[in-house]
Amino acid sequence: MFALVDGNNFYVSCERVFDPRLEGVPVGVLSNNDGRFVARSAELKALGVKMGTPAFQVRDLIRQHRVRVLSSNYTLYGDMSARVVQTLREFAPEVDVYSIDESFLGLRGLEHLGLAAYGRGIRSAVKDWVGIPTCVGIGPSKTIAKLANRAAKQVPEFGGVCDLSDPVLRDRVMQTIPVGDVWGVGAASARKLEALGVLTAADLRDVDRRQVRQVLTVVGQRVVDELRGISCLPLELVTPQQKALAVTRSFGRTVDAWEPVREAVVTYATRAAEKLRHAGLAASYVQAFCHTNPFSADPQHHGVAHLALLEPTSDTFEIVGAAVACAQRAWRRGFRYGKAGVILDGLVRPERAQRSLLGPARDPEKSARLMAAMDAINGRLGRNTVYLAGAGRPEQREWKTRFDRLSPRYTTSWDDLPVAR
DNA sequence: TCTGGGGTCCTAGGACCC
DNA sequence: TCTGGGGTCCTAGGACCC
Repeated sequence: MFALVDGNNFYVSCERVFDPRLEGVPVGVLSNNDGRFVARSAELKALGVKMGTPAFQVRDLIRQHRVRVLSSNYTLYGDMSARVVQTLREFAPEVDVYSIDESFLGLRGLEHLGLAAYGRGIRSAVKDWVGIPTCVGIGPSKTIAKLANRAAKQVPEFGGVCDLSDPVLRDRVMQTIPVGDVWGVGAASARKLEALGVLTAADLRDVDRRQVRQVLTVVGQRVVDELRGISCLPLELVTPQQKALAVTRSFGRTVDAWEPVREAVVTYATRAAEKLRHAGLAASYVQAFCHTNPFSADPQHHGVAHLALLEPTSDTFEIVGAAVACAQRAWRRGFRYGKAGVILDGLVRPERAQRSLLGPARDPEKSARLMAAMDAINGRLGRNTVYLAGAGRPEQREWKTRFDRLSPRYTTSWDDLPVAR
């Protein structure tokens, strides 16, 4: 048996823990660049604001209903997420952290406690200890636990915990869930299934396995098995080694010159190299892209280029050099670019990296010492204390992403510590 | 004026081998 | 006129997730 514990309106709930004035009123959290709504309180959902709605499209509604709108405060959400996980580990020996606001728990050997009661215990502990409201779904496969969680969120009678280990209740719930809401069935698959008359989760469970394999490949077949209660997706108790890493961002406004694009790519590549070292990994390939704004009427261009590094590395200078070389090939005169990104691929543990006959591009000893010094300085004194000149001066970066309504980093910065009176 | 970011997995098709 | 069969490896692109 699996349980899925999922934070309700997670980002909004994090904000509410530290600002109780946000309780009971419509609250929304925006994506990067203050673009779209990525989290909505129940009150905001009730006003009809959908997930992913661009903020500017509902400006009047926001003003009319005094919606509290916030930029994403990822530092805060990441820290709150870690606290939730820590609490869950007190309750279950097996915790599979699936996303920032969701964890699967293995319930083997805990059945004698009564699974629904167990779920209610977890729920109230997370609320009491961390301050985050959650819902708990229970089922014999991850996919069914997901369905149960959805039911727990949508049907008030469940009181936030839905146990679908009973096949009769499970069938009843499955008949009410549209096929597109099943985990693993996206828009494209939903369209194909609906054309075949498969409309609900129950329909999908009962569909012929070979037929679904033809239409949706093995991925769809796995979903069907999971819906039948055959667990195909095991708990991932150790995080598998990361394979790729990206830093991509929309600009605060579009730019047509090369220099700002280069500055952005240097900045993103620098950040990517930091993340890489933090994970203790080295990258084999570097990729950079720049895109025009797809929503504008301007001429469109999506430029991309990649480069294989001589040897896997986590050296900022090497990665920045490769990223700029890529960006130079991707960028074209005469376009207004709105977004750029750097992607590192082929991540390996440095000690297992394939070496080159031509030797490393930089002295590994010196590089390691220099990178450690840079990381230490920026770690202690702030992110932009030392940076590459090619990134431009932070206060003069015209392309900088917008975060106009950022809340304080209540839990991770001394300067932002809440004051109690 | 204004529209997110960071990941994984699967498949098809090309390049290559004997 | 007529040109094989059986593999592996890699990558781009699509689909999906939160």
